[in-house]
Amino acid sequence: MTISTITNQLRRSGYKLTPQRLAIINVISSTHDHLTPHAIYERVKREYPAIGLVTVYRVLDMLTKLELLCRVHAENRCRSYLMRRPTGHHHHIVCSKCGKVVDFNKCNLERLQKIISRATGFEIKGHLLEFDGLCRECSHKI
Amino acid sequence: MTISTITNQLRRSGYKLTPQRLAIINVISSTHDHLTPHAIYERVKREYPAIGLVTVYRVLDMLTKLELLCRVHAENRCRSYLMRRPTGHHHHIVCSKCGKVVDFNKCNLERLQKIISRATGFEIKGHLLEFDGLCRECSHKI
DNA sequence: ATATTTGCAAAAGGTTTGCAAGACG
DNA sequence: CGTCTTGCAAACCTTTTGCAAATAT
Repeated sequence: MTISTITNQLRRSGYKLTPQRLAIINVISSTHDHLTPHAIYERVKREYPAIGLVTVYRVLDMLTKLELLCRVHAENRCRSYLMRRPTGHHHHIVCSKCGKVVDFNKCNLERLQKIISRATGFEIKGHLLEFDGLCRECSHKI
Repeated sequence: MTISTITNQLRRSGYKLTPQRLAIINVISSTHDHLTPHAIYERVKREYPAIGLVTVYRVLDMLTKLELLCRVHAENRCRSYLMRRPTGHHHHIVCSKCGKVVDFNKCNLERLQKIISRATGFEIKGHLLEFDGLCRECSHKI
């Protein structure tokens, strides 16, 4: 997901491309860690010091509506965001030390889902799956 | 997990058994829906009108430390609680209409975990898995 | 030119903390 | 009794809203 893909999508959806929005998108795109709104705000300030925290929230809402963001649930940080990298169904594996996130898509939960559905009588609509642990770098520098 | 199991555990851990605590435990035990702190507060008030919301928060912290509670992540309600029913490793399937939760424990994620670990280099420590959908009752009364 | 967007200030929620009064054991 | 617990008030933190000024198209 390149910056221009994102900005094109903005324009196509009728949003204006302001320097604030660009700065926020830059920050979120530049890393694959999950960031809280406040962390995004802090990083954007380096590049665009006049930014308001409110604008960050508004841009996050906008990008969420456009389905360009993912949310990560790990470790009580349920509102932390990540630029969506693969477009389809996928999951995250999150480093609990540095926050880095890697995506994967082959979850093979269909079989389990069928078993659970049959056992519980639920009509299953979706699932939430995340792994957490230490990334290669963090697990080596103990 | 019966009430007396819980209260015994409280005493064993040196906590006092106050009527407020009992009322809160009663409310959480009486349902297997996931409840927010405020929802718990509202329900406890019916039985014990003088209860303070602060006390609810404190008892939730206490029960969490004793590992008697589970948290549910579904639908942006990341701080909503549930009395822990099975003692070991388990997961939840949550009804998105009525909030009812059913537990299951056979997740069989070991194989997937190994594959993901090999592919990403992560040392995987745990996982978060939840299903959501409609329970039998809610899926019938559409 | 005009509708959108921004940033401030303030409101609104949710959660935590300090403290004096009250209650369990 | 002494210590733990409660509830109030207030602090705190996060998120949302109202509004006038600024701006992208």
